[in-house]
Amino acid sequence: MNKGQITIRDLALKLNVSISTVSRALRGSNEINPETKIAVLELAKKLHYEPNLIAQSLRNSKTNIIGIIVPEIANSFFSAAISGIQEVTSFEGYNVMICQSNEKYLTEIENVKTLISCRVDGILLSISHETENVDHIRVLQSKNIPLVLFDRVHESLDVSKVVVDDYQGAYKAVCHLIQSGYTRIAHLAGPKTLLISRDRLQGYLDALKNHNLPVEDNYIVHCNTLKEVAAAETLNLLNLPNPPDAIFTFDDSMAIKALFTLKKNGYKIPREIGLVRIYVTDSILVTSLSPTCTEF
Amino acid sequence: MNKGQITIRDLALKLNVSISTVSRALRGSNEINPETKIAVLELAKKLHYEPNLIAQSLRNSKTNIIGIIVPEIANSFFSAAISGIQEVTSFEGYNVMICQSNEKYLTEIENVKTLISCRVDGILLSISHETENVDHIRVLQSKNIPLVLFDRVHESLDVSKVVVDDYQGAYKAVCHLIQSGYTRIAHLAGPKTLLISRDRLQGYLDALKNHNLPVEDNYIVHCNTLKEVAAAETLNLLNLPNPPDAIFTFDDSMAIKALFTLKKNGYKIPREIGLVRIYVTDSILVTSLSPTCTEF
DNA sequence: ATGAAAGCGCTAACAG
DNA sequence: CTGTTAGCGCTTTCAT
Repeated sequence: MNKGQITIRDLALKLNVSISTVSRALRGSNEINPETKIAVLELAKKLHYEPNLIAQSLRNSKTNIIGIIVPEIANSFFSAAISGIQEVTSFEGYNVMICQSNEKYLTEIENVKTLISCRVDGILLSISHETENVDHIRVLQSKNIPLVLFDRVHESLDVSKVVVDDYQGAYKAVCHLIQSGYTRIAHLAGPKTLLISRDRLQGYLDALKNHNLPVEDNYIVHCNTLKEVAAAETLNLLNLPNPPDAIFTFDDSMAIKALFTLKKNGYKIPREIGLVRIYVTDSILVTSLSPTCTEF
Repeated sequence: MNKGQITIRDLALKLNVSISTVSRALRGSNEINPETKIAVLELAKKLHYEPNLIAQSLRNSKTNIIGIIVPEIANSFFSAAISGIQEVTSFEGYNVMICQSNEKYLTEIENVKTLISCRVDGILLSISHETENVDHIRVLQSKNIPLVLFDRVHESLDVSKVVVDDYQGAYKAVCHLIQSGYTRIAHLAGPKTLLISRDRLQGYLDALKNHNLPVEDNYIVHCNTLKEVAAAETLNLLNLPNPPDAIFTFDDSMAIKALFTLKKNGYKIPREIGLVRIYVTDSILVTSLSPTCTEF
């Protein structure tokens, strides 16, 4: 933070008025002489004065900063989310401060502390894959810091949540595969700890059940460490005595891993094996979205 | 910024010591009784005390915030860049504040003002397509705010710049097409105002020249409004009396538009028409990267 | 309509 | 080793 920037004191000195007068002029108070006001504004512009938001924040106990914590910024879903958030917050006069947990529980705790220290006016949080204990999030509530969870939420937390309808999305995706004629559908599932994994798994299970298809236990693979494992697990599925004829993946990164693995092993998609994933098209700021599925 | 958070004053009161003692304990000063220090630290942890960075910033004239301005957050290049920046800054104890110009000159000016107001310790900026006048950037220099331009830089500005070697990248990409046997190579170029457009164009021209291929003026199309126009221009190229047999695009979004347009019109790639784009693989924090090209 | 002064939370002389 | 004090830039009573 640069020393030697113009302050209201500098303006006051140059105009021979008090700093309170300058302050009033700057924030458009009406209990001020119009001429004084104009003089202040003109000088401010001329000297490229920019208000010190840090000082304002301290004085007003309000930073106008929204904190965002996402598992990974460079993920098309989250970067699109951040972009959307940035758009609306800036329109409302807020800035965003962004942290990424890199899917690490401990990093997420640090992120939360950082944003508390920055005294952000509110936090938007999408929890990491690793996170099971959410005490660090309860701290936010105990400090009365407004909080909204999005996409990766946690059931036990009593806060506003913005989520896609994972169950419906999974259900539809699997129905799509079934209607395309596939009958032995495997599922590369996400970590059991995540609610969205369980919701998608349930959608998968119910779709099979409602179409009277059997559930094969070894068709369901939880990929805890995510993308690294997905390729290997895909191979395992293919090498089963009775391999699946379609795969429904938990998310994009798994779909991509599976896709490459399939192609590398010479499978024709969708002729020899089907593959679907879920994705969200709408702005994430609308509650309860309907995900769509893509076929490869 | 939440009222009612714990302050060093609260800690001091509860421990019957002065606030300076608490302050000293918290920042690990050595001129303090070890026992007092422990007592302070324990109480701080117990009460979930988190230092007020706003107050620290004001006092220290340093915010530990790095401002970032990009044309578009939800762009894979920029989101990857942001992610990388966030990673290293957080490691160094800095936070990032992100703005997007949406490729608008006026928004970029606002972004700069915002970051000045936030008294960020430095700014990383990638200028918008629309930006020609850079007076708002010179203001940063006049205020001694550290500045680094990246990717979308501006020649006339005397600051550190982090860029990919656009000329080389374009040159290589076009050579690749030529070596693949294409001879009538068109170029969907970027806005003339951007240095990187001109560099890539020059690489394209030199590659043709060095292979004794003629330059056809109507094979070079500047797409000023970017992706919207790219599809239409691709079509125009295909409808020329003597259409090109390959297209070299300025960037990804154009490549995608061109790709879809070609496919929609039944062209086989790369059999009937070639297409290359440039992309950057390495971290953007290294100066002068060598771009690679992909063939579709 | 304007000024003087207090205080937001913290740090850093300065004094004991 | 500890406490007192001033001040970062700003807003907001409270006087005038």
